[in-house]
Amino acid sequence: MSDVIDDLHRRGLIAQSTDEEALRAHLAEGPVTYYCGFDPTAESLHVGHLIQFMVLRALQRAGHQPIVLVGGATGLIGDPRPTSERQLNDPATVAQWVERIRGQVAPFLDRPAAEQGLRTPIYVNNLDWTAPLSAIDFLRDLGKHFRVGKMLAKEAVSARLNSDAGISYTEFSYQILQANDFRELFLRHGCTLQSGGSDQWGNITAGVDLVRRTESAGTHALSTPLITTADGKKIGKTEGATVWLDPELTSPYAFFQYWLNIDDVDARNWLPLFSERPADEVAALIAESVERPAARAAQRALAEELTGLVHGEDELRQAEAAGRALFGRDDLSALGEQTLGAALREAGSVTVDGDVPTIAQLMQLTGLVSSLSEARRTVKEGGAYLNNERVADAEAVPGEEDWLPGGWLVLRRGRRNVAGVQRPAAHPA
RNA sequence: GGCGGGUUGCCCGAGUGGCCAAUGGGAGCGGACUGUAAAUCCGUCGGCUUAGCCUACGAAGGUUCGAAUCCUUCACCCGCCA
Repeated sequence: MSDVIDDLHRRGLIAQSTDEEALRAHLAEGPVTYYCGFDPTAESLHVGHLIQFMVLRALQRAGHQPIVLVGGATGLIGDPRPTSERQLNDPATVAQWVERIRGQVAPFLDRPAAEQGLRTPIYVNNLDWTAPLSAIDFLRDLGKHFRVGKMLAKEAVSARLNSDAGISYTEFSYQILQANDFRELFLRHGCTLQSGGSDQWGNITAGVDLVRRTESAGTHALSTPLITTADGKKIGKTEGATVWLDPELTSPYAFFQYWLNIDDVDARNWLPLFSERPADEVAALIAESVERPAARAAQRALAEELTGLVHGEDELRQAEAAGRALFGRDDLSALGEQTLGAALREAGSVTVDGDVPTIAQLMQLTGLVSSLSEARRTVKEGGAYLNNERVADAEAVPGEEDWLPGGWLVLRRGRRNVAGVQRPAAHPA
């Protein structure tokens, strides 16, 4: 069996690690129980979190035992961001997010467990052991093991101390909670390895230190690099819109399109990180991308693999077919009712009954624009299309001849934002 | 605790009584060019029942025909002094 650490290195998934030789030896001895935590800071995880699952999956494939922690407790406190203090979320909201995120996590590790006989993940919530801690317990049993000087030296903390925002005692304490998570999982499940983003490194090593100090046991840690685009932005967290894993927030079609549209440099850089294909296939795809960039082999591979992973094979096929249909030939009516309907439902569509709204209103209804002003502006800029023809008047109402077979209208904003409008089949005049 | 400086649209940052929905840059969006890329150029960039109206310049009041701009109070941030 090839060394999982070598494989992670090859893919560029390791930014930092504790004693790597010791970790290799530990992994070679037999199944290791390892964990990665996710804080519920939003109702869904986004593509930036995928990198953690790549690491979790690689270790699972190598025969180790995954634990996925959802931070029902740490999500209430807030991990210090470099810029500013987080706004505290309502406990009921956080609890709801925990449930939702727990559901999203399933396909990544449960499927390989079921289909390939790999180890079934253990799911935990740190609220279970953090909520019962009293202030006395916290200060006596945990606080004593933390030196303030060391806490202040952590980059997450010092960055904030040096910024205008300062840092609250609440966020300052975060690392103690995360350190305690590692300790709890060590005691409860024999967990000896933690992985996470490099921005978590300080918190992760705080856990390693705590376990060493309180349990006299050596544990290990890995961090993944921060994935950025070639121009330095965070992956999937563009200014405009976050690409979520939840299909309610980002449709499988939009998810597929996101990957298909990333630029060439990013596609080549990211392919090894996100693809679980053999190394030589990945190398071939990158070579292909360099030779014939227009074919977008790397983008396509990413879109296919990740959409399949996150949303399943059925959704992948539909997202793919929808893209082909909508970006294919210009003659929409030639597509046929079935194909067109399926593509538009995938891309996002609304149903209108009764009086037909104006084009501006339809654009707003479908979510192509967020206000009527924006719709009018888009039309003025020449960026609005009805059935692939540029719209001249935002206040116009689609005519009878505009309805395509199946009762569809195809609205488009710009080159690649498409949405469908459908009216009920047997519409009495 | 005292004194001084600050808080402007998604972000940075001009604006010190009417010409301000507010200069400029960035991001975003659209167009051209392309490969549903990148770069570049052009346009656009609060909302609405859009030749007009409404809401906005930390919050609340006030002065004025008229305030982002002046006054008062409050909140927060940054300096200096104690």
